[in-house]
Amino acid sequence: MDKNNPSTYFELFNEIAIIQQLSRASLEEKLPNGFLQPHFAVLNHLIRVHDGRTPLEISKAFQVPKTTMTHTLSGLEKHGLIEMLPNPKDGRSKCVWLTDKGRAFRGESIEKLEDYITDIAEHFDLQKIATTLETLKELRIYLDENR
Amino acid sequence: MDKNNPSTYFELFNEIAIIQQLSRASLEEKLPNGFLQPHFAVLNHLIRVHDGRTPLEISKAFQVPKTTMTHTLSGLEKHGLIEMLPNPKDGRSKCVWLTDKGRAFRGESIEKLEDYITDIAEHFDLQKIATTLETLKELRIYLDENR
DNA sequence: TAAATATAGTGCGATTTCGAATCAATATAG
DNA sequence: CTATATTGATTCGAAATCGCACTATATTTA
Repeated sequence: MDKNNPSTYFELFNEIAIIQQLSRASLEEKLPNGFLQPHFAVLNHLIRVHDGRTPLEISKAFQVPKTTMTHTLSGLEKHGLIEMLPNPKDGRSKCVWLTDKGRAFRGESIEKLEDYITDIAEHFDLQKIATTLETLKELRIYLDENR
Repeated sequence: MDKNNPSTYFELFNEIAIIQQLSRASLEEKLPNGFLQPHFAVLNHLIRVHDGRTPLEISKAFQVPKTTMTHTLSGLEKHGLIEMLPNPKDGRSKCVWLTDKGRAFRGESIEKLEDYITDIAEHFDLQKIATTLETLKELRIYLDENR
């Protein structure tokens, strides 16, 4: 295979776009009406990396424009799943905190997804998926740094 | 690692969503104003799998709702990059054909992307990317069939 | 072959996404 | 210290996305 043939990368990005469509749709049909993948992803992120993050930090983590994140966060706040408090270290900024309701919502969502995920897990070698994940992480980091 | 721990899959879908954001943004900043990743992807698809496809076939290939594809195709048609003719085999349907202008546009877009892609290619082992692509293809097929 | 059901595509309306402009607060420079 | 530039967040408007309902054609069934 030609090292300089870019078609493998076009294909890769194409597959990624399709899987994103599929996984997003599957997730959203399991969430209550009015909740979208970005809502779930943000709650999840706040658990994984700890809450108290600023909107800008979160938007960078997902590589979405900050104005998009404003919209997503306001949806979460309207439903009482997060609280946005002033950032004590920077008067321009805010910190995003999970509420009990937000933690509960995230937990319930994960439960609803568990069957879906274990079903997939039964059909794939975990090591293979883990290796793929590692490669994608490296790629994501490179794309981010060389944007 | 626990075979039934779903966190690897959550992480995987998360990385996929981020890479999709990054690659889409990088692509779109290289396209002329008013053209988006879906436009490019459809033109590319029509070259790869041959044109004359129906809108429904194309929407399934990308796993987007058909109403979304209607919108994308009408954009391409308005710019004269595709033609939509009646499907001789089905009066309800249409066939999508590339115009010369569409082929040229796709070629120029690929040229503009080549530096971006070869830059990435220089930093990753092609075999590793190819393996990742294979796994993602399998995953996409599984997700599609078990939707 | 008529009636019932399913399928391909589109129009419409609600929501999401996101770039540009704006505002307030902070950091930097002179 | 003041003036200037930068940064975090929001508002606003335009466009994309997509579910629902609808039309026209095809397919199935009785």
